[in-house]
Amino acid sequence: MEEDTSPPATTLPADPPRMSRPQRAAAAIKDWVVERGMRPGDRLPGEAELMAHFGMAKGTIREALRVLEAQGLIRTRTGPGGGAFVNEVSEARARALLGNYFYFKEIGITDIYELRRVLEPVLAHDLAGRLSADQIAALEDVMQVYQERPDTIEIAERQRFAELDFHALLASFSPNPLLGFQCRFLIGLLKELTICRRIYRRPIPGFRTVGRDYQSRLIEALKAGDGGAARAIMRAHMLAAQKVMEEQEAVVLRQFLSDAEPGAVGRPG
Amino acid sequence: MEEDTSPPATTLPADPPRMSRPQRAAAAIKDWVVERGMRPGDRLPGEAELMAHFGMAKGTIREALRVLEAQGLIRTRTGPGGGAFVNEVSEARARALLGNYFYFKEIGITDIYELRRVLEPVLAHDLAGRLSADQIAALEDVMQVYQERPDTIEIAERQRFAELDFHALLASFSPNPLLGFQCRFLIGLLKELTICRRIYRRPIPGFRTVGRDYQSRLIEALKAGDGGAARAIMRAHMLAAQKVMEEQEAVVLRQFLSDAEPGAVGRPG
DNA sequence: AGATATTTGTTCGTATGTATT
DNA sequence: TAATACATACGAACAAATATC
Repeated sequence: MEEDTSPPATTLPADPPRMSRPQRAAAAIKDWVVERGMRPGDRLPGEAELMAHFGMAKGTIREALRVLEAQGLIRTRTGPGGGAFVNEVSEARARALLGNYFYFKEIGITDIYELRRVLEPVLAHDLAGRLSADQIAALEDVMQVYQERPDTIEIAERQRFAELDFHALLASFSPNPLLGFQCRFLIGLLKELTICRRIYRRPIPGFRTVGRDYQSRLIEALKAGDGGAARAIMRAHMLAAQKVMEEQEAVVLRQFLSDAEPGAVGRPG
Repeated sequence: MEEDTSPPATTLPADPPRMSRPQRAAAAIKDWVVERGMRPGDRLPGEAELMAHFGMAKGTIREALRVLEAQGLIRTRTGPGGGAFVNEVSEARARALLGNYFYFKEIGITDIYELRRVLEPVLAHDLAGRLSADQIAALEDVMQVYQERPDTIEIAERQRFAELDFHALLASFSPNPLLGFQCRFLIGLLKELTICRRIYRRPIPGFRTVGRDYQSRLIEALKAGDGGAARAIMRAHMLAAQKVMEEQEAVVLRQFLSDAEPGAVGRPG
C-alpha cells in the first residue's frame, strides 16, 4: 500500500538516555523488524540506508547490528545482495545465552535432577504413540553405543554421554517447544558440570545395564502408545539416576576434599 | 606479578575463518575472562589496551565489547576508572534473550501450563517452611491487590497480572535457580502472549475468589511447613487455571473468527 | 564549585575483502 | 576478467561523561 518507509522513532536525538546509542539503535531496528512482521530470511536495509534512516554514523549502526547478531536475531553476509538478514535463533545459541545466566550461580546435580525428574516423565507421556519409525530408529541407533560392556574408561565415558544424547534426542521430538528446550538445556548443563565429568569418569557398577533396560522398556511403551507406562518408566529412571548421581557426587567430593586437605574430613558450617 | 599480558590467541590472523573478527575478539575476550576466573565487578583492560593486545582497530574492539554487552556479560562506564566490567547476567536479560528463541515458535497456553503444572507444585513443596516472615509478608502484600471485587475491566486486568506476580514472587524465593528462573520465564511468557491479554480482559466469574482461596491455603501450608499440602494445593490450582485458560482460549478464538467472518454468530451486548 | 584528566562514545574518510554478474 | 555492490576494517579526530583534585 503505502511506501512510507520511515515509521519508527528515528531522528529524535534525546529520547531515553539510559541506553547507549548503539543499543538504542539495536532496539529500534528490532522494533522496526517486528512491526513489519518480517520473517527469517528477510533482508534488512543496508548499512547506508540504516545510517540515513536512523541518522547515525556507520560505526554506530555496525555496533547495533553486532548486538542483534550476538543475540542471534540476524546474520550478515558480504558481497552483492548481501546485508543483514532476519534469523531464527538457533537452539544452540539460545542454550549458550541462557547458560551465561547460570554461569555465576551455583548449580548442583540436585537442582538439575529436581527438574529432570518431573519434566522428562511428561515428555515421555506426550511422545507415546507419536514417534515416527525414523525417530524410533534414531533413538535405537544412539542406544547402540552402549550395548557392549566398555573396555576402557574413555569408552565408558562416551557411553554415559550417549545415554544423555538419548534423552536429548527424545526431547527434540517434543511437540512442546518449551518442554523440549528445557530438557535439552538441562542435559547440556549436566554435560558441562565439572562434577559430572568427574563422576562420569568413575566406574558405576550396573549403571549401564540398568539404564539400558529402562530405555528398552521406554521405547516399547512409546511404540505401544502407552503414555502412562512411558511416564512411569521415565519417572523411575530419573529417580534412580538422581540417586546414583548424588551418591557419586558425595564420593567424588569426599575424594576431592581429602586430596586438597590431607587429614581433614569436612568443613564446619 | 607477571607483565606478560598476552596469553591468548592474539596475533594469529588466519586460524578460524568461520567467525567475523569482532566475534572472534568477543570469544577471545570471554575466554580470557573465564581463564582468569574473573568475578562480577572486575575490570577488563581498556579499549586502547585491547586494541594493542589483539592488534585490531578501535571499531573492531568496540564491536566485540558490544557483543559481550548484548549478552549481558559486561557493562561499560565512561570516565576515569571507567571501562568494561564483568557483569552477572540479570534475570530480566536472560528472560529476554531466551524469549527471542521462542519468538518464531508457536507457543500456546497448553504448552506453558504443561510445564507450570509440574514445576510450580515442586516449587511449593520446596518452599514449605523455608520462607522468612518478610517473604510471607511480601506475598500477602501482592495478594492485597485482588482482595476487592474489581469495578472496571482495567482493575480486573491488573488483578490478573497481580495473581501472576504472586507466582513469580514465589518462584524468586526458590533455592533452585533453575526452577525459579523457569517458573518466572513461563509466567513472563504468559503475560506477553496476546491470546492471554485478550483472555485477561474478559470477565471470568469466580476466577478471582477461587484463586485467592487457593493462595490463602497455600500460604497456610507454606507457613506450617507442610510440603505435601503445599504441593497438592498448587497442583490443583494449576490444573484449575489451565482448565479455565483453555476454555477461555476457545471462546476468544471463536469470537475472533466470527469477527473476521461476519454473518456467522452475532455478538451479544 | 570548577578545572582537569581519563576513558568511553561517535563520526568521517578511506581502503580492503568478498561474492555476484 | 572486469565491474559492481555490499560488508569489513582501519585510523584519526572530536564529543560526551565522570571521577578526582
